[in-house]
Amino acid sequence: MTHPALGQVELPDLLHALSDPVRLNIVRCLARDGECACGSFSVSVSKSTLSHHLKVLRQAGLTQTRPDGTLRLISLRRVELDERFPELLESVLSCR
Amino acid sequence: MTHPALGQVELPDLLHALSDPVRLNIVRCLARDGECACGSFSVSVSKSTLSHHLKVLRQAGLTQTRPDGTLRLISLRRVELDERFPELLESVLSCR
DNA sequence: TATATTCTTCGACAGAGGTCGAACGAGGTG
DNA sequence: CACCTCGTTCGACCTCTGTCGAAGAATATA
Repeated sequence: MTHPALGQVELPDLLHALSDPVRLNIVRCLARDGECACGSFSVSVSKSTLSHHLKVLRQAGLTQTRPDGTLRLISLRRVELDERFPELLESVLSCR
Repeated sequence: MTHPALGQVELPDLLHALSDPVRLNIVRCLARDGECACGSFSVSVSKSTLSHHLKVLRQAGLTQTRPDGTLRLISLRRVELDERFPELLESVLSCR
C-alpha cells in the first residue's frame, strides 16, 4: 500500500487508470463524497476486483489510502494532481 | 473509414484512446502541425501498427480522415471534441 | 482466545489489445 | 497496361488486464 510520487507518474498511466468505467465511477464517487471506505462503493464487481481497481488508481497517483481500524479510507489526491496535471481531473469530472 | 458521432462516444473510450504513448504522441503531432498524412508521423512502430492506432483514434472520435490521392490526411476534431468533452483535450495537451 | 469484519493477495481464466509481416486495394504515373 | 506509392486488412502471436473465488492478513470485539 505505497503511494507513488506524482512526479514519476506519466500521463498515459493516469489516462489508462481513468479509462475503465468501474474506476471512473469510483473516482466520481470520491470527488462527490470525499473520503470513502472501500466497502462503500456501489460497484458491480466482486470484492477482489474492486480491490484490484483501487490498487490501479492508487498506483496511478489518483488516490491515497489510509487505514482506520479494519477500514481503508480512500481519497483523491486533488491538490497534487492539479499541480502535476493541471485541470485534467476537473475536466474529466465535468464530463457527463 | 467511418467517423462516429461524438454524441455516442463515451468518456472511457476517449481516455482509453489517449492512454497509449504512441497514440498520445500522434495526437500531440496533430495538435502542433495540423492536418498530417499517415506517413508523416515519426513513430517507432510498423506501418500496420500505426494504421491500427490511427483507427483507434478515429473510432474514439479524436480524429477525422480524408483521402487525397493515395494519401490519407488526418486531423483532430477539435471543435466537436471541445463541445462534447469541454477542455479535456486542451488539458491533456498541456501536460508535459 | 475465538470470532467477526474488512480488505488484500493468490492462482486461474478469458478476453482485449499491441505488435509484426504478408497480402491486398486504391490511386497516381510511366 | 504495368508499375509504384500509400495505406488498410488479415492472421498470428504474446502480453496485459479485468474477473472471480479461495485463502490470508490485520484489526476489532466478545
